[in-house]
Amino acid sequence: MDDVAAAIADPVRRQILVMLRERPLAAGQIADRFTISRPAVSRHLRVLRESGLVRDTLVGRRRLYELDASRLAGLIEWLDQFAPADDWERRLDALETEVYRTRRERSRQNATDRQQENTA
Amino acid sequence: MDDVAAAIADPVRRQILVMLRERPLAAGQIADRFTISRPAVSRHLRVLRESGLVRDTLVGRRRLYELDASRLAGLIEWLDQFAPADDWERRLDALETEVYRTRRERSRQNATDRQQENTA
DNA sequence: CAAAAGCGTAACCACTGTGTTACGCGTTTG
DNA sequence: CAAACGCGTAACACAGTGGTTACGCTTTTG
Repeated sequence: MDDVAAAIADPVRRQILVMLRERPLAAGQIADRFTISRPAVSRHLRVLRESGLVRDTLVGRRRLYELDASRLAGLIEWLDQFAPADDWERRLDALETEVYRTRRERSRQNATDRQQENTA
Repeated sequence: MDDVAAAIADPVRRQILVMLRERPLAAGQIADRFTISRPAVSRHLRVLRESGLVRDTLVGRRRLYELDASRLAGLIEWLDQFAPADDWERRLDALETEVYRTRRERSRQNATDRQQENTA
């Protein structure tokens, strides 16, 4: 998880991750979107690769990079221990509302079902 | 948010944040829990202070540090854009279970309340 | 098959970060 | 009020990071 945290610390690398969120990109395509040199981007890609945040595949003479966001799980889990209680409760409340909404819909659906049974 | 990400990147600083999760600590108390020198810890504390993750208060000749986890919000929000859908659903399921558990407890409590009403 | 494309790596340089020891300043204490 | 405490800062050494240009390897292309 240490590698992931260090990788995230750099703004260029964070930007690359955002770019790859859409779809895989070749190294050159990524480099074109930055003002820094292509080798500099290449080294950022290496850091991301070694942290596991990114997987690369050789396609002809190009190298495609794709996101592997699963490696962020550890960091997210670590951060969760700092989520304040009332934030947690806020989430819980929001989800509780969601659950009730779902239950209301289920009830309405059941009522409809019963009416249809009567009609049948 | 860049400051926060950089602050999080160091394992010593992450450990300090975990320590402060319990309660505020004086600089010396924090330093005692590390093998590195006290000035080294002091500088880590400065990084945390300047990133806003930590607030300090002078108390006599000691300096108490307390956590301010609210500054993590931006980073958490940024990370959320990479949370896969089924991870969100996993959280929802877990919280849904929590909601039902709470409701069961409330029902049991209500039942007890009614029994006590009968006794009264 | 020679030339161009696409990328990574090497070598180098400047800057930053992290550790150390020495020191200074304000606060408590005997 | 002098000594001890608590803590930050300064000065320094050194490793790591991030940028650059030059180069080389593999794959496509005309």
